Amino acid sequence: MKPIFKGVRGAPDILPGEVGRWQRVEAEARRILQDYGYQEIRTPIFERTELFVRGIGEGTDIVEKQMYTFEDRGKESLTLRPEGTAPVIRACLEHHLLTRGGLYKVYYTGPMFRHERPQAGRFRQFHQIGAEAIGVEDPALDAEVLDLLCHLFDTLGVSGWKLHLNSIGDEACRPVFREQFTRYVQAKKEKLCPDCRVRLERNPLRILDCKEEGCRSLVAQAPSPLESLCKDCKTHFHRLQELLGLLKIDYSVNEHLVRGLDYYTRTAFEFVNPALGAQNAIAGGGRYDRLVDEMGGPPMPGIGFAIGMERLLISLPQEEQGEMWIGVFAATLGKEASQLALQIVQGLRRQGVRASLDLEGRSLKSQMRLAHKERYRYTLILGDEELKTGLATLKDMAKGDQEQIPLREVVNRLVSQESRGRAE
RNA sequence: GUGAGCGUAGCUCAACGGUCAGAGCACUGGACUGUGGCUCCAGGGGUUGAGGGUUCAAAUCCCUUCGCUCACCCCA
Repeated sequence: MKPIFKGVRGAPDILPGEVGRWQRVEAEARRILQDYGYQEIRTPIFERTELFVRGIGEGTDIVEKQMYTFEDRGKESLTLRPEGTAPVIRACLEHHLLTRGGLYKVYYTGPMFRHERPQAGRFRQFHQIGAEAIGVEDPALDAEVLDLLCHLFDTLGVSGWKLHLNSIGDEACRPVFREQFTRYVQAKKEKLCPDCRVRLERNPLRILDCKEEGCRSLVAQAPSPLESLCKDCKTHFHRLQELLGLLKIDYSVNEHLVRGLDYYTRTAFEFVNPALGAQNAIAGGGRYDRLVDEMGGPPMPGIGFAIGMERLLISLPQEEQGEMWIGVFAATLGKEASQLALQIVQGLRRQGVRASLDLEGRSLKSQMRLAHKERYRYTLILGDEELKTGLATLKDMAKGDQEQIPLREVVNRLVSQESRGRAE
């Protein structure tokens, strides 16, 4: 027997055995986001293609080669969302959520889609928890956002994470720097690696990030990105660093940190887990002070981040599977007993007790094994003898002892016993 | 998109080109006529990813293809 179908490459199933971890992390993240004043927003997983092209930027890798784009029946070009910020801004503008003009904070969770070659920590469908804080330019907001992420990672027990921080300038100084940098590198382009020669044409600032020795030394002599910032950007960045000191948040400035989405301005950051392999960013984000404006809204600054769920999850300490030992399994012998058990189990479930019984005609031994394997705290044994005497046998699977209890009291006894069992 | 490595039972892995492809775990049953875990015994499970080739003989060597994995790229 071979299955006929396989899942789509890069789009893994999340199986019952791992869903618990997802739920716990999502719950913790939601709690913290709410503590910091964020409300949840849910946007569709697809949008008009144009939203992403305009929002993320035409020349970016995402738009150029990673989008899942298709035509719907009305011949409209739609795209499975590759990121969350553009849809959120779109929704905020469409529903006039920013009209009050003050600070507006929302978060989202869910799947994102990018057509890349899968590898460790990289998928075609992956999941993000993201947040956007719109309407405030003050670096105190940047600090707050970074604090939120530190707090979340520490709470979850991510060990060894590092915060990389940079400022990539704004519409005033970035083009100037880009111009200077490109001119410098252009003059010495024979020292560049082949990849960087391509970058020079397409996206010169990426050269800052190259790992090749030749490129690195060239970059080291080139104009410094941070020193090329305009006065306002410098002030913003310095103030942010002061505030991070105040909040005792560890970070390292990495002036070669470049972001792959065009909308970022000023603050750019990445939370990295060095233990992870090549794809080691567990969260990333930054400021986008022009994006709202560019999307047809009022000029409003903003900052956001996205956490990669899959990468976050593998960064978490192994939690040992806590043995549950909860609930009641009704093991039966014979048809009559089986019917009685069905009623008892129904009653227990209605009282909120985890309860089950055999529906496969298993032997008693096999039912016991099943009860043990599925970690039921009690097994209620019902057979001819119990029906005759009106006393059911109740076995405590954790302790191993058993007692007789009157059939008519079974549900009530188990409900109270079960709540005591849980408390232990 | 480019490169490398790997595909054997549900899972983890064995098998110098040479008997009928094995083991552990898991599963089912028994020892225990109505009692889980521990132990022992037995049993079911495989087109060796697929297709072709070399050979007296292929899980093993070669080619093709698909899949997985890792890396480049890029990012969460």
